[in-house]
Amino acid sequence: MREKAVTLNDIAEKMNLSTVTISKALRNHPDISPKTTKLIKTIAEEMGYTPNIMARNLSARRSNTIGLVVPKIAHFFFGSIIECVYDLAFQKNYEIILTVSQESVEREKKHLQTLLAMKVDGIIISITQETTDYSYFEVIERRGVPLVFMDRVPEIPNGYNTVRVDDRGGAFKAIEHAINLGYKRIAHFGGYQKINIGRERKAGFIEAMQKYGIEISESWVTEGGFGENYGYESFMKLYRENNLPDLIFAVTYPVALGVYMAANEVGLKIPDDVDVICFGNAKVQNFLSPPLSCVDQSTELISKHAMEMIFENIEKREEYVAKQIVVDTNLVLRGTCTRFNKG
Amino acid sequence: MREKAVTLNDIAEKMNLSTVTISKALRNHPDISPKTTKLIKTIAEEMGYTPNIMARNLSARRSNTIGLVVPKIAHFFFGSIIECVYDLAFQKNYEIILTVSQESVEREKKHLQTLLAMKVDGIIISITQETTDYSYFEVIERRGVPLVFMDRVPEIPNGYNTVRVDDRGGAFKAIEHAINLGYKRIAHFGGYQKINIGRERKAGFIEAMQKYGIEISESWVTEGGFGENYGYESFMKLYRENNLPDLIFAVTYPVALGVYMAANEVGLKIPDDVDVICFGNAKVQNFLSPPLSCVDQSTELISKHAMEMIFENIEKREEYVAKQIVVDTNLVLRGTCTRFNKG
DNA sequence: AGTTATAAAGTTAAGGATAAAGTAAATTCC
DNA sequence: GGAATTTACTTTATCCTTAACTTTATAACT
Repeated sequence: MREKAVTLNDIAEKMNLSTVTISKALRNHPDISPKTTKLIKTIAEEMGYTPNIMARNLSARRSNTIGLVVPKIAHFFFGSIIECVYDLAFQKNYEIILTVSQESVEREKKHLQTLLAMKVDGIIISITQETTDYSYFEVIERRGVPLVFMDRVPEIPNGYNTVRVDDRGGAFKAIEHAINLGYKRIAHFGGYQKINIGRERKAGFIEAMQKYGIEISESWVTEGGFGENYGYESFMKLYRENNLPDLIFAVTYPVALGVYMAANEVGLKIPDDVDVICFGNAKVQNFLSPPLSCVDQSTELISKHAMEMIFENIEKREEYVAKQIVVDTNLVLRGTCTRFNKG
Repeated sequence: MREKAVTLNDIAEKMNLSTVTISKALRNHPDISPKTTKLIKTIAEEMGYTPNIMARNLSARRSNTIGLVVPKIAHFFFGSIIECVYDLAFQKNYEIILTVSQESVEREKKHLQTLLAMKVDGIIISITQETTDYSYFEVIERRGVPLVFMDRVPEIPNGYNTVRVDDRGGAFKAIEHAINLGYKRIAHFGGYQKINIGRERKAGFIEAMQKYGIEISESWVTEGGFGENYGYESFMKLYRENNLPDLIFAVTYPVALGVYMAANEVGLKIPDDVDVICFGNAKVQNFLSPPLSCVDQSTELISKHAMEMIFENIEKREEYVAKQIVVDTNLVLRGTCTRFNKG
């Protein structure tokens, strides 16, 4: 650094006061008289003082920082979640340390270690599709670092903070709606069953089908990932087998996108030849043709709950008791799954 | 923290060695014998040691951390950029501190201050649409903190690191292509002229039009933001005035999305009634109907250049001389702007 | 044998801030 | 009017690591 950063000590020397006085004044500590405080602030500003956050955190044993671990960034759902979290943190004068696991368990663990090493005040995490070893979360717990699982939550007995979406209920809602329209030949392109959102959405699908006594065809219930490819391939497979359903319930919107692409490629019309609805909302669904209907999960609500939880846990510390919150979903009907067309 | 974190000192006491020996061993310092080093590492692992990054950074006067400032997250371009940056950082064992300005100049400045306070080793920034006061960048420069402007770069004489896209060339390429197809009645829904990408894309548009001697209609060259709304409104205005062009060159893909939406609403067919092409690529463009053609700017390349630059600058320090890199664009033709349909 | 070089540690100080405890002067109280 | 309290600071210790310097023992060399 060419121009050395101004420290509390520099200000103290210049003003013939002790370092601690400066520190206190800048933090509005009542020990220091209003007059002195004001003067100190003026001089500090003048000298271009910026606190050294490393030193502050080390000394104060807290960082005003929350660690966030997500599996993906360039993905509408997580993108919005991240944006909301950043926004809420900004309002509370907290910093966010965002890390991205890229769906890799290894990275995830490494990031968690880093976050602990950075002495974040709390951690919010959306686990990867593959996370099955939960032992590291116990390490975090034992360290007393508040932890919130968001959206993708592990299968842990309980005692952990979780904020998740009512995946089962949302899926049920969508399928029930479809059945009421007259759909019977319904497929589910499902996500990984290792992860709660995959399991729950499938469970909701099955629940609705069973409630109305509709047979579930094995070949129409597939299991794969959450991306476009999977939607595309699944569709193509059924198409080649000449075994297409009337409606496809896609576990995520990228999977639905894959379906759009495949249908387009083979010259089938949505929603007339084959219809689609999916879990998860994204702005672009409005711009597809036809606009894609979906089960909407509010990223604002999810992030808000997660952040409130973590703040409460940070404040109350030992006395805090873990909570489990389930956020409700909304059925958003656009151009698909709004009428029964085979009949 | 219920279970206090293990420190170097704890290990030292247990092993009857000095703290520094432990520190050195864990960093593979040649001072320590291989045998001792190995033993220390085993014990440290056993005791569950995690370094305190705050203390390390404070002591080492470097943080292995790069600050990233972007205007948006839930946006395909920035989402990909961020993902690439995180990936490259991970490979080099660097941490990223991501901050989001939300297109607010105030926030941007606050984030920059925070990053300085966090003693990041370098900063990569994509400025807001509104940033016109560049004085704070001089502060950063004076502090000797490496700085790279990425994509959105300020109008500063030079001497700064910049990585930008050949916006002008890309726009020119698109318009030239359109003209060759036979288009003459071309509009440009342009971005803010305060920011380089807005200006340059417009300049490329004008350049191409002039080269082929095509008249530019004032009413067809608008200036607005970079979002859906702007595209929608601009289209609607021209529609109401019964003054629609044959082709719209949108400054960003969200603007093009707005056009899709408006066209859809008034029952006009793309590309037959009105055609569209835009600057900036996004996966979803493939799923629109018709798929949207665009000028593609490689987020991988941009991020790669930016990261390499910052690493080089961090390494070479004083000897480093600022560079300006311009990344080339690709014309990606899909379902729009591929044939002339009037006449 | 005595000096020099090297290996493998150890000691001290520093990094910049805050918490906790201490002090001197001014104010309050009965 | 003397003890108790408050005000406004200061002093000291601490957070955990690392940089820079010092020490001790051993090997190498003349």
